[in-house]
Amino acid sequence: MSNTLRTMRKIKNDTVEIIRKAGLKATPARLLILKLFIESSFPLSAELIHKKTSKTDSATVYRTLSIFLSKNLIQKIELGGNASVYELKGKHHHHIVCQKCGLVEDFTECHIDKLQNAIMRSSKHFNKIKEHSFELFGLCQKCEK
Amino acid sequence: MSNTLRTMRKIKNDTVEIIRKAGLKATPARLLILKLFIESSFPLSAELIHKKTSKTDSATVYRTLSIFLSKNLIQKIELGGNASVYELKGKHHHHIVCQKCGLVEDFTECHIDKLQNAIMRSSKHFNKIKEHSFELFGLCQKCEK
DNA sequence: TTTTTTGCAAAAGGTTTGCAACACG
DNA sequence: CGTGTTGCAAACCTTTTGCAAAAAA
Repeated sequence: MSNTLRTMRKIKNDTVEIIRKAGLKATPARLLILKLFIESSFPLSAELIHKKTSKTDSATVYRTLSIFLSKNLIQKIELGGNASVYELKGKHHHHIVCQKCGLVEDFTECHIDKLQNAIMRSSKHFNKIKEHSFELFGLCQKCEK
Repeated sequence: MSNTLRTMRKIKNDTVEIIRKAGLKATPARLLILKLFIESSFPLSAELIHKKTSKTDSATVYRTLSIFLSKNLIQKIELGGNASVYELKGKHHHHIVCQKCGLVEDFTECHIDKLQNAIMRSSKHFNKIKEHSFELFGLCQKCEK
């Protein structure tokens, strides 16, 4: 058995298990969308997912994203354009986005713990924070030239 | 002359001057919208601005926001909902948003300079960043109870 | 008067929803 | 087989655009 084939089977099994564990039925659309997330190195828009799963209606794409979101399988990111993007919920990280070509790079440093203490100390209305968004924007080396 | 009246005249004069300085004609709609921003303690949505300026068409609201944006008078913030919000461009700051009631509080600490160095050092594709977004979310003291 | 700006109406883009048919377990 | 899921079509919400009328300088 080739390694590629073995990997494909593994992802298939994994996605079925992940989706069942979330209390959902393992339908082809959901398996495919989850697989896209697992195999992607960058956040995906609803539109891109719809294109890559052409048999799947876009309403189903949105419904699936909404369900995955509520089951905490993925997270939504607002990168400033019109449409939102989504990615697997994994280790905590943020993004640097190229303002010209859209290239997305991850980074992990955000020192939120230290910051949080300082900010909470001077806050009038808040005692603790539950989430944060932190995105950087610039030009990548290619687009900078 | 009452202080209130004096303040009103001052804001009027200021807005006219600010808008003219930006190379724009000082129309009633623009003066009013700029005044709303100056007097507001929180970021405003296009919808709210439209409500507060009922005589002004909402297309004009959007066009005005777009022009103010391009003249660097205001900035756009994506707080995660469907619609964007806007605020005067002033000293650098960020927001803590209550996930229940929408209360917005400002804060200034973000230590972006230190962070930027560390992040750029480990970045594959970027040499410097031009902008960043940083928003915190939680429950305010009232909604926490 | 000349150039901008506005209102109106329509369209565009992204996302949500109702409902009947379908398919997973 | 029963309930959860899908496709389809329509609606929705925010934002954008074309155009002729109105207003600023």
